[in-house]
Amino acid sequence: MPPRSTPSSYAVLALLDLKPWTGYELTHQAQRSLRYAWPKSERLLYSEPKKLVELGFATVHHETIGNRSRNLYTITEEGRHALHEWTSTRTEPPRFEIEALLRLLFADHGSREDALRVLDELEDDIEGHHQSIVELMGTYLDGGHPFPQRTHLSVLFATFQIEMFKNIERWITFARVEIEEWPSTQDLGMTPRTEALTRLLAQDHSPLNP
Amino acid sequence: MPPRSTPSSYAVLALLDLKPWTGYELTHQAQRSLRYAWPKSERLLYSEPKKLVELGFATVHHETIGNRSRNLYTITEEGRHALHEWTSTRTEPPRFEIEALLRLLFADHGSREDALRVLDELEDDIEGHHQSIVELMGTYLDGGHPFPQRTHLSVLFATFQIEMFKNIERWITFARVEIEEWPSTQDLGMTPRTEALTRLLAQDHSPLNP
DNA sequence: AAATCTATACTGCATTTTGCAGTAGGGTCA
DNA sequence: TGACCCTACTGCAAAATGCAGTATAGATTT
Repeated sequence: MPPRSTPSSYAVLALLDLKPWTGYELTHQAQRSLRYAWPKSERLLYSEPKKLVELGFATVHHETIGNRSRNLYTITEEGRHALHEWTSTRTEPPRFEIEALLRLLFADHGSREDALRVLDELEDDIEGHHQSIVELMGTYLDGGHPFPQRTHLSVLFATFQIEMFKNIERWITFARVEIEEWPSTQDLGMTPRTEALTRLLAQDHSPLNP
Repeated sequence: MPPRSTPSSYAVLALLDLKPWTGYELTHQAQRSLRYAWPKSERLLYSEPKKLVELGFATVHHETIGNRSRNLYTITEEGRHALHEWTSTRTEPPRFEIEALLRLLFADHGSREDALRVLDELEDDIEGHHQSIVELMGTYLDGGHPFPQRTHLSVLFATFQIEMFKNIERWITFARVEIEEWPSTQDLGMTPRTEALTRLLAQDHSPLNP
């Protein structure tokens, strides 16, 4: 029985369509470029091209340079066909895994300082992501895009990331002010401030863009 | 060897701290309230309270009503202690799984219509999430919060979701206009429009909030 | 009164994905 | 020449998902 192709298979296949890569390059390229939309483990990314070969969507060439070996994967015509077919299937809904938010929802088990630390940690993570994308856009202007014919797609993609990160950073600033005004993390309930906030949200107004 | 506790164990444990729940109630409550910050499968959520019992963080009471049985889980003192300890561990970085973005990054394998359909599908998913949170805020004003002393936490949490969903919806509108202006999905490269966009992003300016 | 539908209340099993440790060659720099 | 980092993976246990299956109870429809 051949393996089944998952969205991750198509992610790797789409990279292979750009040029042949070695397994090592694929894992690193996929993590660099897809990290914020399709985060997958190195281990999985090593397995995916093997599955593609089994499916007939890629071929592998075992190279040996001196005493070292590596696997170079190349897309096949069937692989290109599969990529095209992929476009007509239904997209999976997005999934947002944000442990920081989980911790904040249950922040009443810790101190105000614990809650503020969670915000700091989230901020660190987001700022790291944010900076590396802004820098990437800089290199597109200087040295150019590695696949210039695809710049329009990469830039639309990057716009999403930057908007999202900016938005989260603004929420963090807002949340920090809120939490700093709490006398404690517990049993505050419906304060006048929280009620005002709830009214805004129930009318689908943004508390951050008044 | 006892099982290890994961962030999902603490998510369930934190729910148990509010009141005792049956396995069935836990799975549904966790999916309703945590879906957008900590999305977990029903199957896992049935397993977690069993692990908590093994760890000594909860006790289980097998009830039989007529011919039906159910498991009622209650947090222990040790469980409360573990929850408190949890607050001093490092938060995992957020993970955003957005297949729609993956497909858009490789939209050159399909037509412009395929790309627009992906945007429509993402919009449907996000709008569903968005609406249910706005409605939840409405019920907080009308019928009140099920755990009133925690309203300040829930509302801060909901603020994040609503800001995020609004932001994504704005990006979808922006992306739709962009894609509609493309003559094709392929080989556009660095159009004047894309270059202007790249310049904005490289300076960390928002193209959506000019 | 019987049939159907929906909610309650789970469990088992195969598959997918992750995390981590382990193995090993090659290049650089002190 | 020893330390350290980059390349280049593999094996295995554990975590998580998806899906099918089992069964009771109450409400609604025919």
